[in-house]
Amino acid sequence: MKRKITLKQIARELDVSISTVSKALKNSHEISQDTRDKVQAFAKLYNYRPNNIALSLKNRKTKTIGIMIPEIVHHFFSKVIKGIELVANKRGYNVIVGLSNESFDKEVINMEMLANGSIDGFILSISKETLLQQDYHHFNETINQGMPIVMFDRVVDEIQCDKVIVDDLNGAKKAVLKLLKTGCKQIAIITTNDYLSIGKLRTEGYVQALEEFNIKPNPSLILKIEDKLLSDENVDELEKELMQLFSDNSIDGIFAVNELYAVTAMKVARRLGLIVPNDIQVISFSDGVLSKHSTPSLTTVSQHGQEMGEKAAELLINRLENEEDRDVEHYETVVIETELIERDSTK
Amino acid sequence: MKRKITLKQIARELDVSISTVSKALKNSHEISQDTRDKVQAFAKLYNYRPNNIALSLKNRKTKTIGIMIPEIVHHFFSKVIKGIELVANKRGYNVIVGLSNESFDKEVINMEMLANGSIDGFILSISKETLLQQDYHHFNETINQGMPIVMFDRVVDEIQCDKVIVDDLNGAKKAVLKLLKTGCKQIAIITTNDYLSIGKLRTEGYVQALEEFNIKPNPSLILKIEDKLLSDENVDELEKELMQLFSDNSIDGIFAVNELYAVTAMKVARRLGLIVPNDIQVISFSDGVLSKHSTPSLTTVSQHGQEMGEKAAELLINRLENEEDRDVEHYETVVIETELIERDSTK
DNA sequence: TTGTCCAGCGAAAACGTTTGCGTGTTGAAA
DNA sequence: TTTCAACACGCAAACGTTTTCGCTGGACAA
Repeated sequence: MKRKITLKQIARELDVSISTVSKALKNSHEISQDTRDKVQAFAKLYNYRPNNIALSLKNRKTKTIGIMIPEIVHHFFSKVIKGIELVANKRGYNVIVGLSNESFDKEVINMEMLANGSIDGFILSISKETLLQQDYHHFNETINQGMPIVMFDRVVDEIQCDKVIVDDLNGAKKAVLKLLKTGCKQIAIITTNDYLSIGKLRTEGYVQALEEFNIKPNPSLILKIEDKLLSDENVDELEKELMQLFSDNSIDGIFAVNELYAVTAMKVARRLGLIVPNDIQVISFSDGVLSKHSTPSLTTVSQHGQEMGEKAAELLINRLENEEDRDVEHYETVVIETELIERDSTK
Repeated sequence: MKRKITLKQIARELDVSISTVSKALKNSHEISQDTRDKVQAFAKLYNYRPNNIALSLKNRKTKTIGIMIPEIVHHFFSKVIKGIELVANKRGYNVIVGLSNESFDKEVINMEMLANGSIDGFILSISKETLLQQDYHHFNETINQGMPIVMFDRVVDEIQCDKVIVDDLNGAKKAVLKLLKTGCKQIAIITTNDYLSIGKLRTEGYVQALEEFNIKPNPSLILKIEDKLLSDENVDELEKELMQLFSDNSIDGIFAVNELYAVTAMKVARRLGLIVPNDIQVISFSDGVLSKHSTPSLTTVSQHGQEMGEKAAELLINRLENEEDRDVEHYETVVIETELIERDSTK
């Protein structure tokens, strides 16, 4: 087990100075061809590679991006990571991930841990708890220290930084319009609490679509699901609420803000003897594995997670590599368009 | 925008030496209480945090773990990452992820990139291409340089390192036995090519279970799916093969080595008018989202991804923090037991 | 012989830490 | 008054790089 070789060791072996070795490896014309050859041969033999940490210290940049997301076992977030990793890697950056687990404290601690030199910039999506508490000091402090942040999906206006978001409102609107156009009269929305902007915006899109068809939104058709029911363990509870919704109204269309709500709604509908899409049509937000492989397969609003990741990484790296522009405090908000992917749950 | 403050700057401001500041912050008794107070107050005011990179260089350890996996948009792998991150964080480590994308070259390049000082050790699962080529030099080189590796799930015997695997053989056997005990006579297995050990081992478990019931494995019931059909795009092709399988045989049980094969098989069965689980029972390996929310929900063999990640991280960190034991070249292979989760696709 | 020039190389600083050891100042004991 | 701890602090090296600058010696011209 031989440790990695350093410039110093090569220098000692070849009886030259460290600087000579360094220059020789860079093919500097300051060094004679003879010496260059000798050094390069030796370095190759011992498989010399410059130490990244030393380089980071010297250059004051780590070529590493920090990602902070609420959850990784999640189709959307892992797609985003994939996108980030793709362009980061292409541009010579590594990616280090922190999981906030939807907790404010973990978000703060993790960010502090990474902000002390380990990374050059952040790409993050805010945790639910943070959104609830509306305490964003850790973001501002990070930015104030000169570390750029790019937020995606779950963002807040208060923070001055680049953002990549999905057009939740229009995505939802598009979906509900589709339902309306194919004849639905009584469309329910299954959504989340309002403090998540997605819940709010998608509901707004739903309302706008209805209004375009001169339908007054019926509050009893707007089902707001409590947050904890999103976990797989509480599907029973969720089913109960949906059952209630079905029995209180005669619904012929459902717009769900996520896949789980959608497939569960389909399950409940089927139990009630309703055929999808004949008796009732269903559209879901977020295009994931469930949508593709459920029966019937779900028509969804795709939010293009990977594309969001790619864009976020591009924004961040561009900012990192144009330090001179940094004082131009002009931040961009990129909106990724949604796409309606039609499958078998709609006519 | 004020940059992060350093010891040097504090020293200059307070008109003491750098070492005094460093010691004062560590509450060294070498430094007078007065000075300590002064320094600590100043440091707190300016929110001083030691620079991680400098510490890494000095200590020759980064407190960072490198993960290299073939794919991140995958329930199992993201569960593993979650497990790794959990214990890594608890023990003061960060996690940096590299994606091989099932490509040998990317695996090699990424590993080289990370091995040059960026991380203290690796946790990885081997890419398909690497398994196919059977070229493991990059693993051995990394290990030889004194960087420990822990492999999980997709491992090879040739490499001397700690490993965390799932008991594929017995997991499969357990599943098939369950089918046999509930009355299945004609059980098909839908599996992958043999070069993936999972394909091989799970098939072996299938065979062993049959033999326990004195049934001779029928080759026409063993369907090996080509690799590329695993992608979501090629489901049609997959369905065709399954259709063929169904029409050539009268099957009353299916064991699939992954969720996609299982739900697709159910879909095909339903199309042929078969009722799950009455006419045909189905069990899948790998417990993911699809299994829970398909209709009927799938009985699966859970491989406990998060637990695997946790165990892998523990193994690695233990090894990192017991350098003295490092010369004791004794490597551990931890087997995570599978669990049969019974849902509605079996009787 | 002296001076000039340049090729070829090395010394040193810098990035931000930590830490062993040296040193100057105090106060008290002899 | 001298001596000597104890105390409080600073110096310097080290981690592995890169890069600027300066030095040396030899070739060549005058």
